[in-house]
Amino acid sequence: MPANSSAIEDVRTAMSDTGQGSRATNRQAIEDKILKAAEAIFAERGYGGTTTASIAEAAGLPKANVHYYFGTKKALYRAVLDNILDLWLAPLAEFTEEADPKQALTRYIKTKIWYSRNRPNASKVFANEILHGAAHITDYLSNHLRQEVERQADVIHKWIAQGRMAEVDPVHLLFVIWAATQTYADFNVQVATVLGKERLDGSDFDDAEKTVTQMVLATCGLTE
Amino acid sequence: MPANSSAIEDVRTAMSDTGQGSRATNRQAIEDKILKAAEAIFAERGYGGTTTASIAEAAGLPKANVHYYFGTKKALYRAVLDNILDLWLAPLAEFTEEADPKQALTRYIKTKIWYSRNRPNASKVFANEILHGAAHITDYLSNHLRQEVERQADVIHKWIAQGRMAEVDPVHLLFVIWAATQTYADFNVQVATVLGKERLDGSDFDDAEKTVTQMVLATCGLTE
DNA sequence: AGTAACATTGACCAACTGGTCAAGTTTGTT
DNA sequence: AACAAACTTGACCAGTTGGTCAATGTTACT
Repeated sequence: MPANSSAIEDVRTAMSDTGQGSRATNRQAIEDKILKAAEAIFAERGYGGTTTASIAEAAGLPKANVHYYFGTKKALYRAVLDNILDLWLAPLAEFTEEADPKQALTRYIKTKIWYSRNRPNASKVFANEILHGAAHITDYLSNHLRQEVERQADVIHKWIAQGRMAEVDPVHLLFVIWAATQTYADFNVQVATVLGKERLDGSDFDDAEKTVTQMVLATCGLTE
Repeated sequence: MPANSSAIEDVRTAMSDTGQGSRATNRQAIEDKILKAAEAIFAERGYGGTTTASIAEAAGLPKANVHYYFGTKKALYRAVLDNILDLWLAPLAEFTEEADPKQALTRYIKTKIWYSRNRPNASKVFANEILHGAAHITDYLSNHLRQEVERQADVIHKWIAQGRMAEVDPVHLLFVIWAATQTYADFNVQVATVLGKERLDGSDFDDAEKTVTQMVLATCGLTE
C-alpha cells in the first residue's frame, strides 16, 4: 500500500564496508529515528504535553542531539506534520472522471482504513493539530487541501450528472468518509473498549472497512 | 434541545435583594464560570498545553482562587470531563425496541449535530481525551458507555430481525454516526476552511445533518 | 598527516508552571 | 456585636522545560 515502504532500505544500500553509512545517509537515519519517536509522542501527549527530553529518550539520544538536528521543538513538530500532510493528500488522486465511482470510492475507503490501521500516530497528530485550531497548517488547509477537494467535488458532480451515482453533497460526503475512517485511528481506544478488546486487530479494521463501504455505496446508490 | 438550558436562571432566582446571591449560589456561579473557561481552554490547547493561570484569566479571577475551588489542575480537568460525559451519554436513550427506526435514527443524528454546533468545546475536550489514550475515563468507556452501546446494539438487532431495517453492523453504525457528527465540532476549522468560510454557520450544520441522515437512512434501507 | 567541517553530549540557565500560604476581607449565625 | 466559617489574593517556591554552549570526538578531503 505505501509507495516507498521504508527508509531503512536506502540506509542499508548506502552502507560502506565499515558497517557505517555515509555522513548524509547517517544523518537521514538519525533524523528519521527522531521523527518517528516524535510522531509517537506527539500523538500520545499532544504538542503541549510533549517534552523534548521524552522524544530524545524515545529516540535513544541525548536531548542536545535532538536540538542539534531540528533546532526547536516547534520546528520538529512542523517536520513531523509535513511528513504527514504528504501522506494525507495522496490517496485523493483516486478520483478521476474516467474512473468507476463504485471502484474509486471502495478503493479510497480501503486506503484510508489502511492508514488508520498502519499509521495511527500520523492520524492522531493530524487530528490533534486540527482539533486545536490548525494554526500550523492553515496554508495547507486553505490551499492544497481545499483545491484538491474542489477538484474531487467536480468529479463527483459529473458522476452524478451522468447518472452514474445518486445525488449526494460531494464535499460533505468526503467529510463523512474522512471522519468515519479516521475515527478508527484517532479514537481507537474508545472503539476497542466498546468492542470489549484490549486493542483493535485486523478483523476489526475489516469490519470497519466493510461497514463504511456499505454505507457509502448505499448512499450513492451503487449497491446492486 | 437541552433539558436544563442554563444555570444562570437558577442563579438569578436565588438572588437576594442586595444584588448578591447566597453563599451556596454564588459558589455555584463561580464554579460554573471556572468550568466554562476551563472547557474552552482545554479544548483549544489540550491538557498539557493549558496553564491554570490562563484559565484563571479567562474566568476573570486570580489563579489562587481557581485552586481554592478545584484544588488541582487535574481535578478541574476531571470536573470538566464529568460534565461532558453526562451530556454525551443521554441522547443514546433515543433507541428503544418500540421506537420507529427511521425516526429514532433521524432524531439521534439531529441531537448529535445540535451538540456539535452548540457545544463544540465539550466535544473537543472529549475528543482530545480519547485521542490521548482516555486515561481519565477508562471506567466510563468500559462500563457506562459499553453497556449503553450493547443495549443499543440489541435494539437495532431486533429491528433488523423484525425486518424493519436493512442488515448493518449496529456497533460500527454507531461509531460512524459518532464520527460523522462529531467531526463538525472537533474538526470545524478544517471543515470551514475547505468550505471556504471563516467559520461554520447554521446552514453548514443543516447540510451536515442532511447528508449524515441521508447516508444512515440509505444504509438502513429506510428511504422510501 | 593535517585540518576544517560535522557530530556528540554533559552541564547549565532563564523562564515558566502548578501549587502553597499567610494575611486579610466578607458572610452568616448567635 | 462578636465570632467562626468561608472566601480572596499577592507573594512566593520548588520542579520542570526548551534551549544553549563549550569541550570533545569523528569524518571526509587534500
